[in-house]
Amino acid sequence: MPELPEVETVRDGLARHVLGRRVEAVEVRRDSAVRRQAGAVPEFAGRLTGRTLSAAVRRGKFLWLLLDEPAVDGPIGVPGEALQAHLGMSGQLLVRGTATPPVEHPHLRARLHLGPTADAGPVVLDFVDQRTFGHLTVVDLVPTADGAPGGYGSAVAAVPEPVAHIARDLLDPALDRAVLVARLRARRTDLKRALLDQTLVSGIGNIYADEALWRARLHYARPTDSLSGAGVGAVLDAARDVMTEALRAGGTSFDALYVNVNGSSGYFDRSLAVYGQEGRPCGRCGAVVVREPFMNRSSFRCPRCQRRPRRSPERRTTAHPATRRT
DNA sequence: CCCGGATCCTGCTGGC
DNA sequence: TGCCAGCAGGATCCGG
Repeated sequence: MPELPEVETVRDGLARHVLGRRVEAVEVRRDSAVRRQAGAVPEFAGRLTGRTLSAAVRRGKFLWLLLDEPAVDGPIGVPGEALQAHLGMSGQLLVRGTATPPVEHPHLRARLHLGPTADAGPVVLDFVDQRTFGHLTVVDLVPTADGAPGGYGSAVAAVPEPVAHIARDLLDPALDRAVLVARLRARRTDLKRALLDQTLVSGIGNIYADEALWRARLHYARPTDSLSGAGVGAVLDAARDVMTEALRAGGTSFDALYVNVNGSSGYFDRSLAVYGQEGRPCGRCGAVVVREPFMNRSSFRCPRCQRRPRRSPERRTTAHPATRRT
């Protein structure tokens, strides 16, 4: 499942293979692939055709390609537009030269025909997505609230409008760690739920959440407001470290659903400590890793290293109307 | 505003 | 051998 390291691997591949290319033609093979697009397929293709891809940018699991040469008579003062992609659970972006006939993948959802660069011939960029949770959209950019670059891969201080509410990720130099720690501790919820909340900190999915919790020796149901600042810092460091290591290894791959932009799978999954390791010994203490349902998903943990907290988060009672501010 | 559960979707797997 | 329930889990929507 693509999380931050996998999406970054894709972003890097796109940066090396599609920038400076003009979109010559757009094929949408399945309309729902652009379901987030106002104006549906015609607007998607219309806003994309003829544009040049100028940067590949990522924030958390969101990915976008900046579009040069804005549409004629576009609104003044708008920072620009982007082709935004989210890979969902199973999305892939595959780049292929045109020397050989394009592969008609059964889960091909959209195909962009991209023109040549000074150095290389035209290519085809395929969006393939078996489980169809991913999508593509052409969107307007909005300025970042803090004036810092919108994400990794470009100095432009703007993000796609649908990404504006997504928090910065743990590898973002502009992330305000102190604010993040304070916000996380102010939550009244389970720690893993907070780690998965993309509006709090982005890029972490089910796999790296479990790995980070194991490294920090914390239980997924640990109440966020029972953690010290140091404890929160430790689990955030663990998440940052495990994602950095996965990135170095080329991203995690499961069941061949994820491959990088050139079609080669990552191999970091061999290094996972707990995720998918039910019944196998904890690499630290030897206790048998367990799988438990949590948030309608699976959570994997070591029952000895990651003890269940004594109390669950106290349920927040509805605020009294008299104390509620508008 | 904050929280948490339901929902979307497809294909594979395992039990009977 | 065939059928079907269960499972995988991103983001978003909506009720409380």
